[in-house]
Amino acid sequence: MLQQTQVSAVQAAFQKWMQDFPTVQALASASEEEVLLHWQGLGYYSRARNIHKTAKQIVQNGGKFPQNRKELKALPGIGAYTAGAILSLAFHQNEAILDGNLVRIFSRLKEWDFLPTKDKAAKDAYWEEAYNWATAEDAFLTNEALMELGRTVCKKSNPLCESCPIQKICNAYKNNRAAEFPPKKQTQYVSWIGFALAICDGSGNFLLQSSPKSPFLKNQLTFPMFEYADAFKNIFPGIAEDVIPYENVKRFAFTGTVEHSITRYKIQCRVLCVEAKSRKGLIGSWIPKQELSQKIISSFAQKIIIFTHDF
DNA sequence: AAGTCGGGGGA
DNA sequence: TCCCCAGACTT
Repeated sequence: MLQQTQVSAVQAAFQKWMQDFPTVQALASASEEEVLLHWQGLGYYSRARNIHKTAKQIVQNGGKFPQNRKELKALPGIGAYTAGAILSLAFHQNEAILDGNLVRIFSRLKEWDFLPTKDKAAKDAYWEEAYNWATAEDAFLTNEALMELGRTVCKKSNPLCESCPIQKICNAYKNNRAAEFPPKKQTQYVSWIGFALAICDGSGNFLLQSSPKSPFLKNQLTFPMFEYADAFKNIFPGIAEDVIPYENVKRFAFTGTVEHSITRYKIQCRVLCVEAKSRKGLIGSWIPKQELSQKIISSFAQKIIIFTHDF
């Protein structure tokens, strides 16, 4: 859960997760739907599918976790950081970790104006530094301490250098340049204008699809969505006929606009509510309105529910 | 090596 | 509005 997600955002979901899946066996025997429901609103939903797969594999192999980096990294969703975290924090092995906190600390300590994602040499430099810090017998404590230092003192902005316990070995502090490190990522944001189709059958059920077409929320049960530059014209968009032919439309109405951002997409999504004359020929799952909030995982699609209207 | 994937909060 | 968070995986 903590991969690219702050502790505060995870806490509530983590409590419920551990309560309902107290063992790897409990997780392995849960349905994917139940697992995803526990991940509701956390984002990066492939993490949920991956940890579920990993739990099944571990149970398959007798319920024992691998105790080396190579076998851990072979499991779905476990990469360099998580493998190190399991070996170090759980099994107290002399192993390195490298997360965003440590990257920020090392960048400032060394005045490295590059990120480990730059190239192989950069990645190697950061991991070598991480291993230097993980040589002591109590490496798990050092690793925990570094992450905590990064979170509370060596912060992204307004770092508390004056109370930093390792200021003496920090080049950025010495040169008063902490604010210059690490370098920014600068992502290019893209605007996405379109609409979501909330099709009802006249009996309070809405059509959800697992649409692999949209650029986001792939393979998730959600409202059919289309990128459409003219979404703010109040006419029935022709492309909606990919899902429902116009001759099957009893009535329609634009009921609202949802704004949301998913990774680099800045989304403006109008909600187009449609009452179908017949369910015939419509592909997907018909879900009663009051069950939508439990069937839909993403926060974006949750916002759309507010504007659903069954005429 | 670059792109993709969520959502929320701090500044 | 921009940036980043206890990253991993695919292209």
